[in-house]
Amino acid sequence: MLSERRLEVLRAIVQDYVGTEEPVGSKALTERHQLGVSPATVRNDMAVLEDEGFIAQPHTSAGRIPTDKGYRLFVDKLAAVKPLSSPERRAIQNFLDGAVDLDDVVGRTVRLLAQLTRQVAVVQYPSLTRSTVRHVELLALAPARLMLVLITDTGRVEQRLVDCETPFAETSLADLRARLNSRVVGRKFADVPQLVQDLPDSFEQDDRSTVSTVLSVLLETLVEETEERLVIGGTANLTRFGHDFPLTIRPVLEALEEHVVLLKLLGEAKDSGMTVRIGHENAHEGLASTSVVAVGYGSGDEAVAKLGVVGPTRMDYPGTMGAVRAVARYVGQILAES
Amino acid sequence: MLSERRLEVLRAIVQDYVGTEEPVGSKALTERHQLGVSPATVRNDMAVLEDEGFIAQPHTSAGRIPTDKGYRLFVDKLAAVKPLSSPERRAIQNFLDGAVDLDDVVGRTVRLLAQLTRQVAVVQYPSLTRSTVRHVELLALAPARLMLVLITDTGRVEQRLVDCETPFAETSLADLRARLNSRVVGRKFADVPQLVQDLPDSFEQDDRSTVSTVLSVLLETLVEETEERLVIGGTANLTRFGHDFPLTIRPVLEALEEHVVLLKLLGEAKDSGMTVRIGHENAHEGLASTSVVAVGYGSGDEAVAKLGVVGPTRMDYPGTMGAVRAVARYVGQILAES
DNA sequence: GCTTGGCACTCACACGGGCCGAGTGCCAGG
DNA sequence: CCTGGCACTCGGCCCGTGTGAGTGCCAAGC
Repeated sequence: MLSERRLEVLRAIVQDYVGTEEPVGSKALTERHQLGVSPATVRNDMAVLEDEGFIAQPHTSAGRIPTDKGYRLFVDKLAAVKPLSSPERRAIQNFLDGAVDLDDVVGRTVRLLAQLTRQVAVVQYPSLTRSTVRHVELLALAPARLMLVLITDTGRVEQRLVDCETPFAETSLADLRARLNSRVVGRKFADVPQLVQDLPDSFEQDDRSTVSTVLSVLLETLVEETEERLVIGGTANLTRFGHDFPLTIRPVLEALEEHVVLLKLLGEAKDSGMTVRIGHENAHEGLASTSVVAVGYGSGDEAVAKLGVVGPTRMDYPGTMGAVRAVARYVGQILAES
Repeated sequence: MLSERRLEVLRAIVQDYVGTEEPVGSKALTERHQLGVSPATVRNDMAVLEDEGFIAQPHTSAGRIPTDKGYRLFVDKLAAVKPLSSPERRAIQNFLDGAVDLDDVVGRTVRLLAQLTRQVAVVQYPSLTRSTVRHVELLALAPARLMLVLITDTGRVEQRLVDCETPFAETSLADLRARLNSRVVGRKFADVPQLVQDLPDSFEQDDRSTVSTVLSVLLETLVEETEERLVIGGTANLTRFGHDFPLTIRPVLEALEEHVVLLKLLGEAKDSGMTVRIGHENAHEGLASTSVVAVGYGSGDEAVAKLGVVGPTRMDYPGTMGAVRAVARYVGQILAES
């Protein structure tokens, strides 16, 4: 176990390195922090911290930088989430109010988060399966062609074309619409398959095949949409990373383009509370030099989706975590109101 | 006016420079192209081309690189749009088929375009105002709260909440829905304001205020949505630019994040035919070292939106233009079918 | 008058040596 | 266990040199 002072030294190293982006030496540390000991002592502590794998030297006779393990310890034990200042809070609220629809909310959120953290922001659309059905609509576009529209309580709207083999009378359509809605409105989308299972049986023989077609499209949509959508912003902030970055930035941009990867990453985050993945803790190797701070958000207690930021492992964790958490809360409020 | 051979020299310079990314000298030119003259002659031609501003030297005793003006001449006079190979065509078709809805079409298109051109792809959603109304739906979510859903012939769906002051009977709602649709279905969204102008007058006094509310939300949506949505992909390709790019890539990423700027850029492109904007021809200064190749696409003859790519001025214009045109055509087909 | 080979000139860039200084590890004394 | 002192290491910077691609110009040739 590391002594109190050694932890203090680690904290100081992390803070300085995050601030200056340069390896930090023993002398500079004692000058900028009241550790109460001499550089020589700090050197000894550093040697121990290096043995334990919390810090490393880029090369001999350079200062130390934290390792992933060092950041991990910092985040777990040494850092408190930094609450936002009240002007910041007001700014968030002002920025998010005035969104006209879900796309707008998500778009504003991603820009806000990118601006606040000065990093890359990632916002997932509210998950269909975790949302509640507000309404299901069926529209006849042509005699044998319907449009199925799903509306969630978070304001998300999904639509699909349904091509039927046979035309469908308007009265039957109204009937189906009514019965469908009475079964599913107010329920979770996840429960819908079960709720509509026996629906075709209650229809006349003639309509049964069409009803089945509609339902199969409905179920397909739910399955497909487990591959959720997400929006990314603030990629220009990547250029603020080290100066070495042709090699650094490329794999990150590539990883960000693969939404599947990102969704998996967000999916691994805990539903409640904040999840921080540091460097190599991220499965994807393009993100080995980045950290991901993610948190769930939702209109009520349950999370309907995740949002977060991707930044260099050398980031201001307390500040970033504070911003992410605050934004998630406000977005939840906005969704609950709409 | 430049002689035939000098144009040929310019073409050779552009081609070589695009290929090698390095300033091209007189000797290398004669070796790689059958110009039928000696390096000395080419040098003289180059001196003329430089006087006229078509090429420039990065520094004394280096080869020449084309200027924006040089690329402009190349694109206008010297380059033929390169048609895609048939495997490429098939790949496009395979990739775009199987899209389930408009979001999916747009998403696939942007990825396809980025992959094909190895540059940054930009795809605008079909414009509301330029599309045709397929259906307008009104749903009662709560006694005094409606949802307005607009569906275009391109498959785009927009929805808005409408909060009314007074509850609205289901029969009146059905009535409004029917009258609204009978007026606007099959018409351009741009004409909708005019078409519904006198609609409130034909309703009972009690319902008039609600009808007005609904219509005002409808009109607002049309106005707001002239700020169209767009999707960007392939930003990782930016890293393939020169090796100097911390400074190059940053402003480009920033410009790309400002959708308003991009929309303006696309808006300046001609509706039909292809538009190529080279380097400083782009109003935005962050894009001064990039070229934009854009083209309109649509389900019929008229363009409903634009798509294109953003890349370094040093790009393969014939190939890029070919890819952009081909993709636009296929997307048009897909939209027409859905 | 255009084209060509020859020639001197110009730089960007790569290479290598030397200096500097931040930072370390170790050690002996408090 | 802390501290000051000391020798050592090594990356980064400056600078002089050499090299080669490429140019501009000129005089001769077709």
